[in-house]
Amino acid sequence: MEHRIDRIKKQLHSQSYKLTPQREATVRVLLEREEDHLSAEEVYLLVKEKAPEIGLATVYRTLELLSELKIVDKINFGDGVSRYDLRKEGAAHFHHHLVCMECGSVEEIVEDLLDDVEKIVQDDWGFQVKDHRLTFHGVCRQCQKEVAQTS
Amino acid sequence: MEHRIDRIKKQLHSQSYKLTPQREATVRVLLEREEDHLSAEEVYLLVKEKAPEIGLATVYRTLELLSELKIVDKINFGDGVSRYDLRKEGAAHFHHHLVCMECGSVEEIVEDLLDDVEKIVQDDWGFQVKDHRLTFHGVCRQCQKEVAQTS
DNA sequence: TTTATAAATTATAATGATTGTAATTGACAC
DNA sequence: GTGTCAATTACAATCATTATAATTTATAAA
Repeated sequence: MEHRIDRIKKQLHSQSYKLTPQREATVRVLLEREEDHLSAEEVYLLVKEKAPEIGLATVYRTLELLSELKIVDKINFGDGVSRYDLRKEGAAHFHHHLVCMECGSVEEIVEDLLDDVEKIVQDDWGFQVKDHRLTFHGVCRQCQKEVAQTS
Repeated sequence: MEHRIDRIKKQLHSQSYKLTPQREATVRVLLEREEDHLSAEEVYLLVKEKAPEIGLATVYRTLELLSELKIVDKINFGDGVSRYDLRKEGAAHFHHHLVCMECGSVEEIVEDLLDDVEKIVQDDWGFQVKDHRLTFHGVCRQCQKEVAQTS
């Protein structure tokens, strides 16, 4: 974990930003809850446990900054809030998401399944791809089981 | 155009909804501006030209309704607003989008490029896919040219 | 044609996420 | 130590969207 904090610190410094205590606390929350997809509000509440004096606006600004530096991905699943996800070490792209329409759970797919598709877009449309976002909506394994039982 | 209005009317009726004048005016705006990705506010302003007495809330409700019936797709490109897109006749899925990071333009890909990927998700993750959203971020053909010239 | 009923709409207020602002703090260079 | 600039705080403001209550419209029964 310290290693990753260090890396992020360097990334900030390379753009002449500092890793302030507030920013560090925010990053630590994101690292601890890496599996989740936290909203700004949720991050704020968790950071408050470490650093009670932090303001909500600071959390927003920090997440925005981390997002610009591609340290986190800002994603939106269609509920009213933006969610923030640490980008995997070395990943060039957003990872993909499986959103369950029954229970709302979100699974992640880290592998990049879109190399072929990306090539098609590049060649056929002349569009130079920098990044992509792919979300599947459907029914997760667990909910499929439950539906099968009750019917 | 009248044909498509008719079809939508039938789709509404099949769920016992009516095609009220306000709803019809809204659908007509969407048909006329099919290439665009209008926000609720933009739809509202355009509908007002046809039916000045319409309220913003009605536009929201109508778009929500059309969205539930899968007549339009509600999409979100990360700016603060939801955008609404008529679904192509007979299309089972969202179409994909190419969002240019330089000029903000949005191109559409109607073909479904994800059949293979969908199969992988289904087989390897046991996730039953109902729909998907795919957006590429990058540089469009036009902007690539301009960058090439100025450099 | 009246009357009853439910759906749809309007105008307006409320909500909730996010952003802006002015004042304050803190770190670092001179 | 003093000045400077970035970062933060507390709070106000904004903007998209949703809820509410009153009114209108459409439809069907009497």
